[in-house]
Amino acid sequence: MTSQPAFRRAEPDERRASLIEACARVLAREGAAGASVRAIAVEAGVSPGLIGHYFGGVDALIAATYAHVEARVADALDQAVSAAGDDPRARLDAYVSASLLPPIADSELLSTWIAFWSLVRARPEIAGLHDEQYGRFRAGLEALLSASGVPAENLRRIAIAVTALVDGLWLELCLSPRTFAEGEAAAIARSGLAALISTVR
Amino acid sequence: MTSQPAFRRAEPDERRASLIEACARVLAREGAAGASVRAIAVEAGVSPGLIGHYFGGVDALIAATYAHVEARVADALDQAVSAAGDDPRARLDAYVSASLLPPIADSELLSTWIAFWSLVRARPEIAGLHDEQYGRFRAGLEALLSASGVPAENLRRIAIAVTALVDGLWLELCLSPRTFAEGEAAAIARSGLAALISTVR
DNA sequence: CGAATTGTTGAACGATCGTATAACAAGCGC
DNA sequence: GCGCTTGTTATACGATCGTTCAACAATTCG
Repeated sequence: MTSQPAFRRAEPDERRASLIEACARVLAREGAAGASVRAIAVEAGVSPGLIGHYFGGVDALIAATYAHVEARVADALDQAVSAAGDDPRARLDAYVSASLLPPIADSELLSTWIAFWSLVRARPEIAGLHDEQYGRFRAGLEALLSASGVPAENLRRIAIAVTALVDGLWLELCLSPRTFAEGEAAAIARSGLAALISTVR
Repeated sequence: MTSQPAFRRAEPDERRASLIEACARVLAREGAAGASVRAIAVEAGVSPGLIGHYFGGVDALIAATYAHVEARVADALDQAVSAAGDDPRARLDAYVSASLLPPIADSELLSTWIAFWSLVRARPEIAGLHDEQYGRFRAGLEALLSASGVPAENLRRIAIAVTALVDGLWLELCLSPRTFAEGEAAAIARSGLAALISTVR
């Protein structure tokens, strides 16, 4: 009977990634209050001490998890836009629709965001992270709007409005999915987008 | 030397109200993570046991605090609408603008909402509370929209869109106030509202 | 003024939190 | 195969969490 290894040594990056994914799962399942060092360690199948070893503290792990999830969302949106072809207006619609359909409109994703928002209010250095990510999202949207013929002087205003419309719908959709019929939120967002754009074209 | 009373007995309703207000202050100052039984009790100047006595648990107190703060917000909006006079369109603008100006656009208010959203995800009976309050807000907005000439068949769609626009702007404004110039969010909301309405009039 | 009422206290409980650290062992180079 | 490096474990620590409850005292009522 050969004794198998009690644990496996992993590459730092690989281990970091597995901790981030475990953290995301715990956040989704139990919410911000349940995302303790121990719960995350159990989910990742490692010892609690490893989180301190790799991230220095839970807050840093949650921030890293947010950055990771946010990157996945950005990827999914990019993919949806690419799949829409070359017509600028169709790409814009695809961006808005994808934001309000699975897998992005996922009530479990909201837990990650809520946990991060809590940190934004409590820790100034994390507020900077949020500003960066929000700015990146808006810049992407401004590019799509510009390609659709929105003049430069209205770009900021329209982009902020469309972002707010989508975010507000996304939030409510995640908080109480039963309020909306299948695809209703995405449809409302598309017609809202059309209305917001029509004023400057 | 007459010894003064060590504490004052209060009417149940009065004490409940003071605990709710203390909870709101703690939420605003320290966020959801800092709203512990002890911190709230210190803020209210009472013993920790009183919270259990009146509310049964911290979660119930936070839910009551949310209901209270939400009622104050609803009052402030009603007042803004009334002050706008009789013109339906002006009332609508007042509603939207007030949502995005002090004291409603207050980054400390966001802490209360975040704490409550965390509970919505974790506790089903609180999710029902949220649905009620969201429905109440939207019903009020539908009345304003209807008075402004939005036809009944578009009421739900437009109300949801306007609510989302305002909520999304409110959220971002609270999360990073420095992103917006003074009054910019309110101005964007007003022009967005005009665009959303113009499609059905 | 004395007794009943009950709002309030404050300590104690067990659980769980985040972090630090000494001991251990997996994997690599020699 | 052996020793070195270092990723990993497991435990311990002090702090803080939510809740409970017997004792206390402010107030009311007879």
